[in-house]
Amino acid sequence: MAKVYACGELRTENIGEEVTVRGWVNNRRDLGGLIFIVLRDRSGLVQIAIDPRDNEEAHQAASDVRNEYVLRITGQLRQRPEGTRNDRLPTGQIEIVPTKLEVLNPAKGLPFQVNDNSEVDEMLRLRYRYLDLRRPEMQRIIATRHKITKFMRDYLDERDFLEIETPILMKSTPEGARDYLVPSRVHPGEFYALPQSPQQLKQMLMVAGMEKYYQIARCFRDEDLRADRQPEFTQLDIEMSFIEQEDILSLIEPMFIGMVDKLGGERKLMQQPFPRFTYDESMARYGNDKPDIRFGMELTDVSDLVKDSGFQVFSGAIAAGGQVKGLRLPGCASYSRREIDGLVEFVKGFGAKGLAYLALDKENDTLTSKSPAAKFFTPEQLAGLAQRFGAATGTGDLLVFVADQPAVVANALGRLRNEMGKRLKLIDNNLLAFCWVLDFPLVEFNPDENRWDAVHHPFTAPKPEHIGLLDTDPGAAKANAYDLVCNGYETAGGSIRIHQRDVQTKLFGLLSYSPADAQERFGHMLNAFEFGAPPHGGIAAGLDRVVMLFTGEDNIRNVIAFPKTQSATDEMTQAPSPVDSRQLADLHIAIVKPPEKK
RNA sequence: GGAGGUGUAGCGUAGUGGCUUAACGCGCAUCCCUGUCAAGGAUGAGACCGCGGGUUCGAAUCCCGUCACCUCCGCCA
Repeated sequence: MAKVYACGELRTENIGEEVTVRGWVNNRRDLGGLIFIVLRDRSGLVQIAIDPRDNEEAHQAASDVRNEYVLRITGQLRQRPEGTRNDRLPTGQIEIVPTKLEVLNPAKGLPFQVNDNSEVDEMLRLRYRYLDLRRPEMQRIIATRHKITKFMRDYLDERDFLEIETPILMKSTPEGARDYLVPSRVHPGEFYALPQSPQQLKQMLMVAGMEKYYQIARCFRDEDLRADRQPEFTQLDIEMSFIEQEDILSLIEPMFIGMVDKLGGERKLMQQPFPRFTYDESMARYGNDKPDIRFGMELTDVSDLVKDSGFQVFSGAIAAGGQVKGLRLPGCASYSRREIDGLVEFVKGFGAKGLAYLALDKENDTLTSKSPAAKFFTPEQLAGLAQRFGAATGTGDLLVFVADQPAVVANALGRLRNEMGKRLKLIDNNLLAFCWVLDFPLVEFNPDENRWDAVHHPFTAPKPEHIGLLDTDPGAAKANAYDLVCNGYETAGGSIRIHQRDVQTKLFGLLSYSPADAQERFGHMLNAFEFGAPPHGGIAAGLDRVVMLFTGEDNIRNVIAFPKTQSATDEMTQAPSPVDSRQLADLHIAIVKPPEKK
């Protein structure tokens, strides 16, 4: 009886054995007499050599075989003849001489080639995803995804966590993202919602005394898609009782360090322990709360240097309570007027009124007349500005400035920083640069609704020493909330939760829920907190983004087996689709079509 | 809700107002070929240029609309 092997695992040690392999025809080379078939399975490729003088029946069968036929081959494993070995293939020293070649299933002509890496229109790949996933590159990604979740499960299992499933049919609490709704047949006019995250359930599990919970949880949000956002996605969801912020950080950080070590491949950690920034510090230095620290080029505050200058754009903004910050763009003093205009348009797209600039020109070692703003400053002021950026004149760098309210300055320059980091190739793509962002504000004012909104979610605990601020200056209160950031992506986020009913009630009040409203939406939580809720907290890591980071993919669809298109459709199954009227009747649903667009 | 990009044989591309009977590579089909490995050689089939209007003597090419996909803004507690 022949032993069954995976195609890619056969080696010279197996020479002489009678082996069976199963797989897909990667390609076929018919030399007239000899036919070579390269058979592929998940493990790799192996060559089948079919000589009509050895086995006429197998040769006949091999003549009719085409790409992607499914075969089972039994035969003798032998060393390839001298001079015909292929060092580029792990199985290149050996080949199978079949005694039996069975076609388990033929395949018709393919919509695209599976056996090469050429670019194929993505819609076509998604429509025939089962073929796309046969390509080695996709198999590698899906396998890496598995290894990552396996690593997470092992890591948490070793630390005494329980993996607990929470329901997919849940109560709608339309605060954050739009919910996906599921109509109830048994309760006419009522709906379940698919969970945006298992947040409330995992807190209930803490009240239930589970102490250490995790779940590889599917989450659903009915919002528009992006290259890194799908309507359904997966997160590693964790919650622990009797812990403080530091316990979560020191649980998660070693997990990612170990994971990079084991599964990162070419990708290496930039730095460990992970640097920690407060939210305020991150906003000040990087212009956002998810800094890409693979490169420098930090935002630099020059407000003090320019507040009394004759340059009205700067002094006026500061007088109005704003600030002036800048970036030093290395080597960009030579930018043409047109290129600089491009930068101006870029920041205007993010709310800035404009972009002032000073060129640290190379030729004459002075700030050149190419900078219209230069004439408003004394030579001493100009030198002071250059010095603030750590730059001497003559470096060929370009200083760019935005003057506005702090939020606008941060957004415009933060976006420009990321853009220029890419454009100037300041980023090493083999680095994984993790950092923690801590001390988020608890709430922020929503001027449109004239109320305070939770920055994280309404269950996040304020720092104990800031509870008093909830009455006096809510915007100044910091939360025990933390994000893990990697390469500019928010990779994980969590917080210490409120576990006391009076604090939770107070916060709901601050967030403008009436007591009745709070009871209707979150009564189960308020009730639970009255029955001995332990202090607890947790974190959730976006699995899809982690896989993107570990595989170097820049698109979330490539790390999901069956993703949705940008309009949230499934190209393969053509979901969503109409349902028949009987199904609708069962659900007490009537369709009101939107008016015909003219 | 908004902005931009793309759409040409099965696949990837070229062609951007007449030289086009739409070209090239891969794939596919037929034939030749017994050591290939991106096999090679020969022959051949395959496209109303996303769809609908319009401008023009003439449109794959210009204009308008529309659809699909992609990227981004808004949105994503």
